[in-house]
Amino acid sequence: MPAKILVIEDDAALAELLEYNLVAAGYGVSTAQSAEEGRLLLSEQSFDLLVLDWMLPDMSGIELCAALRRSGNHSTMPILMLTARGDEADRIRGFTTGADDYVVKPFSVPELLARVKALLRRAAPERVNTILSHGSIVLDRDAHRVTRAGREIDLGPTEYKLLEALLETTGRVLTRAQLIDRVWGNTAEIDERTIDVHVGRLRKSLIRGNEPDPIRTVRGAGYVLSEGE
Amino acid sequence: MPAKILVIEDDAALAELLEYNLVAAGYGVSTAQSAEEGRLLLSEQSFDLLVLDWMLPDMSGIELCAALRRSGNHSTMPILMLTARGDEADRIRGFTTGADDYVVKPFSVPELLARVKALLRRAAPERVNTILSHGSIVLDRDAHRVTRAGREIDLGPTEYKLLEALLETTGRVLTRAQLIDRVWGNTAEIDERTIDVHVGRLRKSLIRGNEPDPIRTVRGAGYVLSEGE
DNA sequence: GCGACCGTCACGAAACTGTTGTGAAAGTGC
DNA sequence: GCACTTTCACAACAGTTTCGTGACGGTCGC
Repeated sequence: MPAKILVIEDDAALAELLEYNLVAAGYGVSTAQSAEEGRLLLSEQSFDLLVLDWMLPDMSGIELCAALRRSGNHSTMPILMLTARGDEADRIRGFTTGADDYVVKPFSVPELLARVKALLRRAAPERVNTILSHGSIVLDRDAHRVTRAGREIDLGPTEYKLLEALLETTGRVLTRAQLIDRVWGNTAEIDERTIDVHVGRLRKSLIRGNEPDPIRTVRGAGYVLSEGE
Repeated sequence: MPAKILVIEDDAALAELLEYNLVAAGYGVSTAQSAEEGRLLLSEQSFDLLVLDWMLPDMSGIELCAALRRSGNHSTMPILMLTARGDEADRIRGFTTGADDYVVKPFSVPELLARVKALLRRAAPERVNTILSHGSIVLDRDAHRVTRAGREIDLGPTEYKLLEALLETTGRVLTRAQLIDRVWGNTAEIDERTIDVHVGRLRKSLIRGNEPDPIRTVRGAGYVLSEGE
């Protein structure tokens, strides 16, 4: 299910730009033009991320931010602030009142998207989801089953844990050392080349016909599930 | 996104010194002058590190420290104690009640900064900026991915680190010696001409069509990400 | 013993690296 | 402007590192 993002921004043109690009990136987006309207939406439904303009007509973004953190209801929701250029003092205040990141206006859309993605990535890992998925690959922890595009995949214990580790940190490169840590435990003495072999076996199991390789090799760094499945 | 630090210190001059240096080092800082005030701030927002004076007017630092650990709310937050000279017994007590490190007054600022950095590194290995960007160029350290205007850029390890170094010091010219330091490490013996080659390769990877060159050559000095772009 | 799975090794392929040489560009003194 | 010097861009190349994969002996549960 796509992450839901609330954008509180009074500049209609900017709000539309944000909404357009976030929707295009696959997020569910709601917008509010004032802090009051934003508060209302926040009380009605839950969001995974808040994009908050610094200056709002009725209440400054910083106040809303602090109020949200104090209320406790949304204390874990990441907040991304939009700030005017170069206001260093405000930027610091933003952090101390609870913003998790900020983007300086005028910003580039790819940068904003990257920061949104990073914040969501960081907030996600606490889910003890029994179902992990990435693209058409689904891993069901309860049933201990893996499928790709509905097709059942048969994996050995090591390949299973390896895939599990990759799915748990989607979008983040895992070094061979980290993978050994997660798959074999941090005391294991495993040759790093062994990872290659298991990744190879996992790939062979996952790929049927001309399906794309879901695992991206990052030369000199490690492995990561590829962005575009 | 910088880490947030709370300083609880009743000596105003010392508090200011701490705040000044920590802010200069890129952290977000809040200060409190008493244990009570500190407690209030801690209940309102979350911090990544607590710098705590041993002797406070209303409650000793050690009591606050123990109380925080007991409450469980901030059980993972690293605590750095400021202690008077040579009080070995107290120092031991400090550790047993939950302080993670201590600095003896009078302390040197670089030492304090080093300890702060070490504690943060231990607590949150990746609190450093995961997203670096300049104009439409975005580098995501977690995913180890580089994009320009949304287009994915494929880079080798050296070009990647080179771009990382340039992005970290936007607006400042880096000499070839500095670049060698950051990319290869300060022990490397690399011909300075080699930088040119890698910069050339990085440019070729970054530029598609008639996009502008994002790297400006400063003759006789080094390279810097160009102002415009 | 048998099958399934595992970890290591070895080797070839592919990617990447550092150096060098050449020519272009930028700066300099006149 | 013009010759000269310094600095840089770029292509080519050979050496090195890193990765993928087939093969093989070992272990475990049955």
